[in-house]
Amino acid sequence: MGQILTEKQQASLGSIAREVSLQRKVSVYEADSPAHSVFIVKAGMVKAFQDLSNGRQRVLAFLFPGDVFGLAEDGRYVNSTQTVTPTVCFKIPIDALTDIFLRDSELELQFLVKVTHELREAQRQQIILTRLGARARVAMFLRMLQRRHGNESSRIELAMSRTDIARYLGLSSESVSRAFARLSREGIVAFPSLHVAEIINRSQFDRLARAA
Amino acid sequence: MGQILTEKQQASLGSIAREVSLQRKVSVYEADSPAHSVFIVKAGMVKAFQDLSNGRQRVLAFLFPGDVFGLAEDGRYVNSTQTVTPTVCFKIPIDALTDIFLRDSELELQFLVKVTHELREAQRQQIILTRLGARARVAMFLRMLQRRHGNESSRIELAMSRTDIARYLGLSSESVSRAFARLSREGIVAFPSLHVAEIINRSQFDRLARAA
DNA sequence: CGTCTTATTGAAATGAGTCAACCTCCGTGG
DNA sequence: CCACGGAGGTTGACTCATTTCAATAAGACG
Repeated sequence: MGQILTEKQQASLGSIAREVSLQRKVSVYEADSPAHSVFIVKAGMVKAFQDLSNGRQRVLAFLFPGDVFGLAEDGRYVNSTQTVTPTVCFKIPIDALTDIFLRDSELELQFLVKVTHELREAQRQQIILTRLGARARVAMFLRMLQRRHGNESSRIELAMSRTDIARYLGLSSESVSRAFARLSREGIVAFPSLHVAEIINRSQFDRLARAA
Repeated sequence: MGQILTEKQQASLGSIAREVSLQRKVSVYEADSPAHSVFIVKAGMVKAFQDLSNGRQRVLAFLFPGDVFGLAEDGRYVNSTQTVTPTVCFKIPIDALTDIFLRDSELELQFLVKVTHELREAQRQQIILTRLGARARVAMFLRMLQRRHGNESSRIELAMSRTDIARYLGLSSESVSRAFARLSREGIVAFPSLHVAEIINRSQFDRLARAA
């Protein structure tokens, strides 16, 4: 959920941040539990999700290095988070953070900018979630991952599971599977292994993924 | 997109805010244009939307009195806004706002809280947009309007058009029509006129609308 | 009062969900 | 090192809700 902080800001936070290392598939915090800390991903990957009443799970965001998460509402976390891969996070007590905000208005503004940016991402996500077919959603998802990883290489790492992708895109895992298969069949994207995607036909891919 | 500011905060902003009156269906600002001001709705209603490449339009949010909009990214607005009804807005130059933030860290924090809250709303919206049938989406939409209007009365004003509702819920306008018709047929909600809804069977309605 | 936009309704088609079977990968322990 | 077992992934057949297309009706506005 967000943009990276500058190194200067990370340093500024470093004094109060504690570094925590987590294995894969480990819970960082649970929804509705008291919010004591804010986190910043240093390395690895985290997913933010919500368990729905029908037993299903909705993935709200994947969090990459530099992303902030754990900003609470009314002192409680509003969603659950879990590591996807082994992950290192900065953990910042909320009290200390608000203290810093009082002195460092600039840093606070950065957080505001960051949250604003996350809001945009969520709105973009809303667009993806409707009025787009399964293969277009998958294409946009791949494009998003590509962007997040910075490199413009046609090779994309897919650390998360197919079911998590489905839960993020609002599709059944079967539909995701079929969309992957179709992209592959059409020669647009190849999948050398389960966790790697490679864009073959860039123009076709862009046309699909540039729907929003 | 958001929560209301306290009166004190509105007063604090009043010194630099200019009041603008707009007729209905008038553009407030266009996506990608330089962002000079932030707006707060004083009275009326505004929609935030994005025009998609396929010529369609996606409504991202409806803005009510107290809501803030126009927080930009990279100095440019990221979506377009247009009044739905005749509207009065406070218009605040961004430069002046950031100046105030430097002196009033508390106010800045309020903005942060507000944007965080909007992010939650957007995420909730994401859940509504998938895995929910058309009538459930419409029911949740009506419940949202009811909440925003404050009153717990069973009478709900629908200032926006059916097509805008459709664009907000990620449905075709025909599906919205059918969902309304079905709710009416089932005796759950009545529609005395195009722009008024009245909840008849509260328990049934709540069961539908409380899906998320 | 007429015209233009917006809303409703019907019939048909499309695409995603579900259920169920099968396969593949990976970690585990023999 | 290989065999096993289980979780996650793929594929097919079927169902059903929503979209689309098309025609009609109702509001809004001059």
